[in-house]
Amino acid sequence: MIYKVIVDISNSEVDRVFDYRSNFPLSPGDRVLVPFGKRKIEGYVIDTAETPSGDFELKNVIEKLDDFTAVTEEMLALANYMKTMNLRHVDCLRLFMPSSLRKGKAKLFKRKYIKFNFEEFDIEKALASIQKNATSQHKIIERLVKTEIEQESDLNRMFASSTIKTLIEKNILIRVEEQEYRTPKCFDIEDKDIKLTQDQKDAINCIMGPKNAFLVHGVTGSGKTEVYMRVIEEVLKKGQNAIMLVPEISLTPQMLGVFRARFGDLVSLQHSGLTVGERYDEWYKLRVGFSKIALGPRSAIFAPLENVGAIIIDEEHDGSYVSDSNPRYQTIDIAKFRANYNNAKLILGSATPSVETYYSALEGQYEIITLDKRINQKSLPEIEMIDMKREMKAGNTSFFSAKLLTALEETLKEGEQAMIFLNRRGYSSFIRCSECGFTPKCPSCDVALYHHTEDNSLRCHYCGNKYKSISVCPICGNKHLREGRIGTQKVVKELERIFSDKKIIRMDLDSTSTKDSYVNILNMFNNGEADILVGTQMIAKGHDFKNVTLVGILDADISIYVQDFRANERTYQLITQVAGRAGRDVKPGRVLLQTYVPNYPVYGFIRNYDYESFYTNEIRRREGAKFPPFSTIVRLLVQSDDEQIADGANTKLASQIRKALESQVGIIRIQEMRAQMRKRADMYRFQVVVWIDRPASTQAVEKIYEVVNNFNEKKVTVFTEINPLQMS
DNA sequence: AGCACGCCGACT
DNA sequence: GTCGGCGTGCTC
Repeated sequence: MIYKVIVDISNSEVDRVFDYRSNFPLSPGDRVLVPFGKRKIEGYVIDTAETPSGDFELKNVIEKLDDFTAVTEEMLALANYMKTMNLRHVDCLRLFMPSSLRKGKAKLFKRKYIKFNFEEFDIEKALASIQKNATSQHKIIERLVKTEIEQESDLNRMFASSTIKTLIEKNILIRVEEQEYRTPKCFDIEDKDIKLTQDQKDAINCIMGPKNAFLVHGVTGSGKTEVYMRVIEEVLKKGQNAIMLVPEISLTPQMLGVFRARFGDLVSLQHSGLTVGERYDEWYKLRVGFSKIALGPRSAIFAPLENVGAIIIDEEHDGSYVSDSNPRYQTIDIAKFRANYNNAKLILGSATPSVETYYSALEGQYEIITLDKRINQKSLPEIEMIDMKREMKAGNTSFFSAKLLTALEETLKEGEQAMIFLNRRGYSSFIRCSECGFTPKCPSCDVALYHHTEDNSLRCHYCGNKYKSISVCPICGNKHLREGRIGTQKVVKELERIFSDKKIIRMDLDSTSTKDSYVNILNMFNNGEADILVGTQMIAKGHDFKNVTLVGILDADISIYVQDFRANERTYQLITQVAGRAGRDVKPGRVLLQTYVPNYPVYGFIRNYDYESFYTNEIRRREGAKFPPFSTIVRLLVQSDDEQIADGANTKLASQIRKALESQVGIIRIQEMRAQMRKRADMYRFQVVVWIDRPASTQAVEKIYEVVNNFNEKKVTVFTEINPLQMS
């Protein structure tokens, strides 16, 4: 028997199959230790064969590394699928297990106990067999005869370990080990017996029906989570397992608490805050079938479960589902593969689905389930637009409109809290007229142009076209064009000046260097230790602050001007989400949105909480400009620590792509250029961007992958991204 | 990725 | 003379 092994070295030179023989039987998915050159390397058996694939002298596998098969058949197939997307085979396999399994470092935790050997001794016999003056030995025996068994660590605190050792040697005491799972702590939450609304019942029935893929479009507070949990219950009843994905940031202890309360030990959770040991155990519990539900952020899609009955992706539109580091993958692709492989239910949920998902749903890929009523009958907070152009004309040049200041005052006077949201997404420079809000856009791409200060030019990062910068607004003639930026610190300072007796805290990337500080700030605010919370996107998601009745949104327009075809969508999602923070409890909430373009259509849709109209408008725009989903944008990021090499490789790759796509119809354009972020982590970055008409996408993308997979330049790495969320 | 082999400069 | 620099080549 020949074993096909992938060695655990992340390098494209050795990212291929090596043949081995073995003196003992092995199965695909086993981790093994193999001789490799002069070294011993860990590897993965991915397949078996009768005959070797070439004329080599075959070596023998040294040993099998675990007493279980680490990678299931399904995951081997998944790795096979993923590696066609320009990913290394090992890098895929590594995603499927905790890193501590590899180094052989983490082991299952065995708690050590000491018990009295009742089988061979009773208390008299035991006392008789020790020396009379050995008083501590005497005490231990008397104690353990009563308690029968105790943790060794507890005994060690009371007695010298040498005393215990002596008694063990005399066989009066025995050491026993018991395997124990290191379970991450989470809030104790009582499971409420929730009465389902008719909408929820219908949703569950629909999901458990004959169809397999669903988009649950439900407003905030419509009870999506309860629907998910009921579906999982149904799946478990059938003897199947489930995967539940949530955005990174929503992995609050509360969320876990809810699941723990309902499903107890059956939930295994995975997130970045776990210790190495906990992570290992949570994985192991799933692998051996002790736990049946994997709950976690995007990486949980690789949960080692077999017989998966449902895969749920909550807040489907969330950006954290796209991996931005190596290896890059789109969670939804993996989810589709696994759902397909297991014939499982695939459920996407969101209050603001991504336009691409909604389009696929309308095409018939997903059954749309709408939950448009909140379970507690409460209405969504009212959103008011504030025209900042008018404020400016009236002589108010501060961050805050008069109306927002008044509202803040009223809110604080009532003893309620407020949140001030600063939109800082895509904080790269664009130019905006301070009078009319005009921003120069690319004539051929319909996205805002990026302002390059070094040569004072305007550039489009989709097509690479370059234009001369302007100093006067072509619409209103205003000479005050600015790269408007507001910083959290400035806002806090200003608020502290105005409301000097109030406590104001901020939350942004700078103030939350550690995980704890993030939780601390939220807790502080939740406990009422601060009156106003100022923050960026971080404060937008999922937090349930009961006493917040006012949300102010400063400079909402920034997303609109970001050079990205998804800007409208982001704005819709973000503002809807932020607005949802107001009035979550008994007191009604209110949202004030400051803008220079109050008539911007997207704002109208947001105000009315009218997703369908937003979608209809947006999809029409995308169709006109041939943006996804009407096209596919492939970005090939070429990196090297040598600028010349990176540039050269990029040009070479572009020409190879052009050649491969020569006879391909539906290519809108192929462009090579420097990446917006020219250098990152000492790597120079260039990119080839291919824009393909939708009907040709599948075929063209395959051809591109083929070129990239065969593109081996020394000191150069290429990342492939399909419809990337951002191209920085 | 590592560890070899291999061909040119300054040292006891 | 040789110790050692790191260029390139191979690993079933």
